[in-house]
Amino acid sequence: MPRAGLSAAAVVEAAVLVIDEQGTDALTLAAVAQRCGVAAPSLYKHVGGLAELKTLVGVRVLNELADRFTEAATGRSGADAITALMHAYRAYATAHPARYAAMPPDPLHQPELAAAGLRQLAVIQAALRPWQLDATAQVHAIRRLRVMAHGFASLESAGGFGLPEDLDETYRQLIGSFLDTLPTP
Amino acid sequence: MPRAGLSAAAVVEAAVLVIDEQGTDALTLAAVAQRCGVAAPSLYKHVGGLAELKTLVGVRVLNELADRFTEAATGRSGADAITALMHAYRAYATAHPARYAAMPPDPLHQPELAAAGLRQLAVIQAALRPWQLDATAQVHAIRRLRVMAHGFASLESAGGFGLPEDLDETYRQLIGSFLDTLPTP
DNA sequence: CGGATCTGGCTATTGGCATTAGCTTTAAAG
DNA sequence: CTTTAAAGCTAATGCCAATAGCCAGATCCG
Repeated sequence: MPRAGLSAAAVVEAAVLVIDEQGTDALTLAAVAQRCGVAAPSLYKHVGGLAELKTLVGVRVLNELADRFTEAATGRSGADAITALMHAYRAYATAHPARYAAMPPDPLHQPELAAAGLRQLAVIQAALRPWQLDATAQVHAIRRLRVMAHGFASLESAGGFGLPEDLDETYRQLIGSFLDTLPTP
Repeated sequence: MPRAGLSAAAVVEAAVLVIDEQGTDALTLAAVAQRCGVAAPSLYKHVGGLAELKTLVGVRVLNELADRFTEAATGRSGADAITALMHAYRAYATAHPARYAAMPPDPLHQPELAAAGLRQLAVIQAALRPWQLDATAQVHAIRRLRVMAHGFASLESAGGFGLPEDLDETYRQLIGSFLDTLPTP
């Protein structure tokens, strides 16, 4: 019986691949174990259980998106930066629809997810800085961005847009309607 | 062994109650059967299985929202009607968060759900009529409304908004940013 | 080098679930 | 009053998560 040489990170990696290939609902310890070449109970040596594995996947996904955010925002500012962030969000969701669906909607409420959530938040706050919004206005602005990005991405990745009209154009209009409400910086 | 006098509609009703009380993930044939006072296999006499039950719940929820829509839109027109529709959407999602989560995101793609989806669509199209948008512009406008309503409602009902700032104000801003992009009718 | 110990695997088991098969009784239809 | 279709039941199968307890590989310390 040779050792498989697993680790928590390796289990999470396998879980992400299972999600990518078979959808969020197919994330099962049995499927992950099979992919790792191991019996299902062995996973408990690295991961607390299915619930914990799901949170770890959530952390992983949140961090991946935060990475895309920082990459998109570097070297840009103002409306340019906001637009790039919105496109990075959509691009991630379309590139990995199932992974996107596994992203926890309320990261700041769970301690394990908060750090990853705050990484995203920091990038957005930096992009909004040129407008010098007061605290309240900033909260509303970030919420509106989040609503538009999440609403569009979740509908698109769930196949919710049926008609052939150009989706890029719809997204452009959404971003434009947001930027139009900001005072000229 | 007295008869329980079930029917497909009664089973769906029980399923909706289970969802309301214990969340979407708790929708299980065992739970529904218990609430109906019946053994689990008996449900198959009324419903094809768990998958079909979920579709039926989807139809039910789509129709409930369509009812709210028509009620909200009657007697209103223009920006007033749009605002009322958006508030009806949000009100339904906050009143029944779990039920909202059970609403299929792509009703027009599945024949069983299409009729209910089209009911909603018709109300929105009627509300947009005063602006006399051409076909393409109307598609983009409806998509944007849907994105904002669904994005906001899904985040709110999932507890995704952490801060104490007024959510009504955020929603107002979203609706306003939409209306501002329409030509004055 | 050699034993003690820890760690990462395993098998076996339990309990919950969906689903199918086949039986029985109720209730309606003739 | 008989016949029959529908609505319930129990029993059984198979998949899954989770726990318990065993065993071997790796590591650590003398």
